[in-house]
Amino acid sequence: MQTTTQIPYKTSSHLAPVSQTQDRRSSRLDEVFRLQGHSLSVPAQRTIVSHGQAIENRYQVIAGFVRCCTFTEDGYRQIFRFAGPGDMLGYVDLERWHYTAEAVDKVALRALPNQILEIGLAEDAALRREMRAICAEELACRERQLTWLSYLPSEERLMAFLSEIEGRLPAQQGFAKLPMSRQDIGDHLGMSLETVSRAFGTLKRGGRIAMNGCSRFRIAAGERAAQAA
Amino acid sequence: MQTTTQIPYKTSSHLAPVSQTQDRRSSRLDEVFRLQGHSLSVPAQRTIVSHGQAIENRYQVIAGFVRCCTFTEDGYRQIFRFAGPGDMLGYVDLERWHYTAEAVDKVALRALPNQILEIGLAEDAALRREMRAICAEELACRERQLTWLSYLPSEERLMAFLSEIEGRLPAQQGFAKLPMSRQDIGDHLGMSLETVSRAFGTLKRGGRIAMNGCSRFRIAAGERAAQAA
DNA sequence: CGGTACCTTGACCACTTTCAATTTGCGTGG
DNA sequence: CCACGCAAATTGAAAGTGGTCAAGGTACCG
Repeated sequence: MQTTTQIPYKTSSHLAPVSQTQDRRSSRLDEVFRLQGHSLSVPAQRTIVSHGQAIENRYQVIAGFVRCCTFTEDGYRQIFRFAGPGDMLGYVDLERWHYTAEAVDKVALRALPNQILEIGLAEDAALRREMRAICAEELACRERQLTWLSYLPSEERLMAFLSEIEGRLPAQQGFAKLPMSRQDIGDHLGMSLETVSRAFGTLKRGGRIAMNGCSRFRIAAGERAAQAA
Repeated sequence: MQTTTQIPYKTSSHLAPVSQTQDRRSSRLDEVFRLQGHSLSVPAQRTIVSHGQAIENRYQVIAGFVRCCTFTEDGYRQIFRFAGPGDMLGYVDLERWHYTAEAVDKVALRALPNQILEIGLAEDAALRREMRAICAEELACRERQLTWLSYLPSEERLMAFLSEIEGRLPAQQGFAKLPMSRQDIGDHLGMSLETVSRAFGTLKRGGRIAMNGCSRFRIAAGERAAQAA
């Protein structure tokens, strides 16, 4: 490892998922959801499914963000992932939810009954392949997060997170709007809410991000190049 | 969160994988490997497959341990998992290895050509189900590690790791033998090799583990109960 | 326009890292 | 079989980073 100030942290090339995801525009799974799923809406902060529950439906997020997390016995919460529009919930699990899913803001979902998915999987090889790609991406997502937690200092961790999520957030006048709190971000990145707040401050003062209020941000042009490198 | 000294960390109940793994004794996948796989041996420290390579064979570990890891551009290594006897390598990936696999000690493997697996998956629903269970377990393994990194202090992290791996290590006179170095453990748990060493010392002095040389250990009886709680 | 929840900032403290110096353990060759 | 040498592990001291607790400040919603 080198000195913090000298060499920018790069997490991309080896951590970026080796391209094995399907073209989402022509997704069979999307099609199944559109044709056989039913829509529902969940208010902010409401629990969608709880860890350990039997899986009755698989979900696709249409709008809003969902936090996928677990709770330890001593009350600590670990957020694995923020699922946004287009993301699937419950695809890797077989019979029971292995995490709790909660709405961060107002969320629109499509639900697909279990049996329908299973019938589709039994019949359709393309659907099976797509399913495997989703598992691979889910795993890659955890591994990226794992690597952030292992060796990035707080500001770089936040920067990595913002870079990853920016393109998926609703944007106004070039600013992306974060729906989640500092506490949520902290529970995702393994740091306290105070440290998250300080990291925002440092990035802002360093000109690496611009902010508009505490939930709208934009990544500086030079910075975007550095992260993508 | 509470004070470190007061309440023992408990990572289990919510983090333990919700049982969706198959009975390994009657595994179809094992059968396929036995009938159609071929054996090979890899010396210690040798690379088995590299990140990004096209997948030609899937592997099953027969003996020894394999570290599954990636390297960042600034030379940092993140070990995701130590795969031991019975574990599968390359099951979640579709076309390319998303990690590098290296032999920790002398490793015996069985290799199964890609096409044979794909034919089996197309024909056999039980095999497909088993495959999904392996993906789910792989994901659960990353999530456990993620939670350790997020909030456990160094000694508890090491303790969690030792508890998880103890049963899978070769044992002599009640002592399990670790094949990997302090550096390897550190790269898995996100801590420096010195901190790993100090954590061993503290656990030993606290009577939570017993040691015989620097690579043989045994978890104290009381401690095992605490972890399993 | 006020209240409340969230965010920011400061001060202090604990833990981990880093760098460096020993010490230990183990395989090899004398 | 013992001694040597090297790699790995341990230990120490100093410095940095993030956590905790506590006190403001800000933004948003009714």
